[in-house]
Amino acid sequence: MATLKQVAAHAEVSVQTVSNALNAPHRLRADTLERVNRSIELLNYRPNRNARSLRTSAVELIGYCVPSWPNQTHLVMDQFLHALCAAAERTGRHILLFTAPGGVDGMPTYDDLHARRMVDGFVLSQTETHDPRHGWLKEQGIPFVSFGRVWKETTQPGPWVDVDGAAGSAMAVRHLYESGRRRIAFLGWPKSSGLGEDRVGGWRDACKDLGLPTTGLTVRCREDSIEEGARATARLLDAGRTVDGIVALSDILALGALRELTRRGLTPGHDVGVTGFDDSPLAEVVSPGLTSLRQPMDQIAEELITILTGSSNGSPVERLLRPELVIRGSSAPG
Amino acid sequence: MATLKQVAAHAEVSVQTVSNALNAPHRLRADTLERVNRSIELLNYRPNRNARSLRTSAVELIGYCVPSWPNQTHLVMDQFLHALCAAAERTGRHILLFTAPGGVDGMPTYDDLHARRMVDGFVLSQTETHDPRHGWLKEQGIPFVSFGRVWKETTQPGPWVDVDGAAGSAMAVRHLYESGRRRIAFLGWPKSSGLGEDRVGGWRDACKDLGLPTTGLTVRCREDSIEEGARATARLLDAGRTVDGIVALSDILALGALRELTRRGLTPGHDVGVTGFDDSPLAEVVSPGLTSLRQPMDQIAEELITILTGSSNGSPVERLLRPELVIRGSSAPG
DNA sequence: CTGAAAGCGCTTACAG
DNA sequence: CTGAAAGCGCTTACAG
Repeated sequence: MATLKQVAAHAEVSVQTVSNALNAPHRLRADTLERVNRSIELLNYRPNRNARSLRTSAVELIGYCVPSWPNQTHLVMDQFLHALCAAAERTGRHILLFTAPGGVDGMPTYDDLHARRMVDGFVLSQTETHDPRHGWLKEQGIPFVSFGRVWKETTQPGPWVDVDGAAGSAMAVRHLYESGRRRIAFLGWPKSSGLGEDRVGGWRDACKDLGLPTTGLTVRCREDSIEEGARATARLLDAGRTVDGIVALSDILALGALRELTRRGLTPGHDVGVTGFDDSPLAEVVSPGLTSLRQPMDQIAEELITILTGSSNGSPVERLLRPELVIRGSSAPG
Repeated sequence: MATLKQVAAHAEVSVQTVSNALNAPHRLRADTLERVNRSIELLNYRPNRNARSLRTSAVELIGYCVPSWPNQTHLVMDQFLHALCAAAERTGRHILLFTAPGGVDGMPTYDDLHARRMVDGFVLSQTETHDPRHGWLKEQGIPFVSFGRVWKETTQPGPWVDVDGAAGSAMAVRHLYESGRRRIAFLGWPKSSGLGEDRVGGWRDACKDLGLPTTGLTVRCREDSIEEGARATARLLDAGRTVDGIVALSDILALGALRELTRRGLTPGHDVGVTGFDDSPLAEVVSPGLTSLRQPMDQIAEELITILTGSSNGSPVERLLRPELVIRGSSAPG
């Protein structure tokens, strides 16, 4: 492996001239620059990142804790990671993956990675209600940005990027309304979920705006499974009232709705319009395809990296992005 | 941030005694060690990893290229990443994520990361037929290990860990046989897929061993979707012959089989036993639950890290692991 | 515009 | 068992 010194010797300049050629090329005379660049090329020189990091005390690495998977089926995590990686690379950075216990118990791991200078900062996700990580990191002065707000907190400890779940639900409602649906139900989660309350709120507001009924049209599922989605749908239909639209809080619940409708001889998309959330790989692969709200992953990732690596001059940055409605057969005009 | 020097001053020893306390504690007298450790604790000292890496030229970081997701729905990637991370951490290492173009076009990216000393080596996955990456990395002398063999190659360029797909299919066949099934079909992929041929081979061999028929019982699906799985199942059933068991090459195809069976008024598990592959989150979440072959992720990750970081003394290491049959309702005794 | 010097925070022989 | 010295490969002021 060639070093700066060897390149310098080959180009007959000093080491810092080579360093400047790399980091501040405008400081060199054109002919010197070209000569140095030729030597770099010829010797196939690549700067040693560890030496650089030691000197500058910046590693250009961003820590991300891989969620432990038994917790929750995170069907879009690979999309998120890919987008995050790509966004980081556009700024010359990379993602360092690590595992840590949940909640505040994981904080020593974060602290350690930062103290050893293995990462410059962190991207958080899987934010929970009253998530303690944000406050802790802020207190330690460790740079971070969160994908997801800290729910049920009036002031957010740090910068975040999130997707507007309420706006998403409202988009789904309006879409179903436009295809003629007038009794649109909501399949949700327990009230303890901040994300769940955000999404159900959007559904309720949109229905009221459009003069649609909401009473008796919400079912809260205990867990995020196809089975629960089907059961909830059955409960709705058994209540005797007509339902011609279902906005589900997740693709998984929506899949349950599709199954129950089919089982009863109803045609999803024709008799009842159904929408899901997150546009997971499943949405495309079922039949009829599931209309779903796509999280703008590339934009999310871009914003996260920009905020984390940008000059944090002043107050925390907060970015609420709109999801995109991807229309498929499950909500075809009735 | 405290440095070695400060700890040394505090403990009234030299810096290399502190270094030894950390890296070769047996060299210190017990009382010196304790004194040094107290200072380390007190000053909350954490060694700077970049300084260490510069000196030892080992970064304790393993590169993994995040697959670009439109390619293939990789439903168990988060499980894999979590297991890989955990295994790496058990040896004091971490995973560095990056993106790269597919095939040989991505090789400069690998080379660059290694040349800049940002990673010590790579874990590869998503191996393809005649995958050029293995040969390239080996030629450059860049350490790597592959999750997945290079298909249709007589000699493997480097070390690998893989799951025995043939054995998996055979396990599924025998399981269905034991619950009374006698006409067991296989839903597969095109012949161009090495992984597909591995799995269909295991099905064929097991059927022959058990004296079961195989002719007319294989359907090759063009893509890995629920729709294709359902269509293939329809073709099988329309052929007029009885089918009482279906071994599907993937969970997605198996889901298609379940749907088509249900559509025809057949009860999966009761009338026809169905199995999938990979035990993705879906398997647990559908109803009836899908019997599937779980890849032993923790063991896979452990072996990958051991091979990559171990002394590669001599010939490439090859490890073929058995999947585990997770039995659920879709294959309940008929 | 270019170069001699110092130093980032460690570890590795080696001498005592 | 402990310490003085050298050096890993860069970058950062600073002088010329």
